[in-house]
Amino acid sequence: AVMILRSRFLDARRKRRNFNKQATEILNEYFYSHLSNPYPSEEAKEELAKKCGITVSQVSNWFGNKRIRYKKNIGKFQEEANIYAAKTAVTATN
Amino acid sequence: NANPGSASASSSSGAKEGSKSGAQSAPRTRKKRCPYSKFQIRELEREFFFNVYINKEKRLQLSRLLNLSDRQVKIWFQNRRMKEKKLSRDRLQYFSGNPLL
DNA sequence: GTCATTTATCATGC
DNA sequence: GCATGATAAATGAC
Repeated sequence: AVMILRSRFLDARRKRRNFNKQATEILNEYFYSHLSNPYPSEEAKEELAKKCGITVSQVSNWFGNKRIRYKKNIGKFQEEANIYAAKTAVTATN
Repeated sequence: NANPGSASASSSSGAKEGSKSGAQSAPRTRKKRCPYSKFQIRELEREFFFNVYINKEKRLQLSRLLNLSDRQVKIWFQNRRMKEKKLSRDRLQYFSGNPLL
């Protein structure tokens, strides 16, 4: 019985589900507002995880993927970068 | 797949960084990640089951059997221990949410 | 040794 | 058909 649960758990690990739009917003907001050093501390990761409703590991995965995919093709993320740059600018003025 | 697992081996020993003497090569090119074969994984997992920490003797023996460098085997055990630790954390969190099922 | 990370690969969502 | 999250090799800090 334990083995069945374990195998089922292992299989479920890679069952991917997209994050909800709000979580992605939060993560992107942090990423583009720290573009010069997009490496959140452990405490920052925990806070992001809490706000996004995901685990710390998932936050680490997201930033790992985001960093390399951004670096590999900056042009593709330019529009997205501008959006969040403007968003943070608005929040700064308020 | 072109894996060095079965018989057509060419990687481990051959792809060594040839920076012994002579011109010191530029920032050493990072080794491309090549997934291991089913056979390699099975043998590595088998040994990992017996002891999470592998000694140098078995490491060399296993590396020869699998056509991997001893460094690759060492790193595999390091990564495997990290994986086990993460699985434990995930299991803990998983069963904490559900009283039982 | 651990451990965060880089990079490529895998598996899925849509 | 790629976008995206998770995992598997490989590196480096410490």
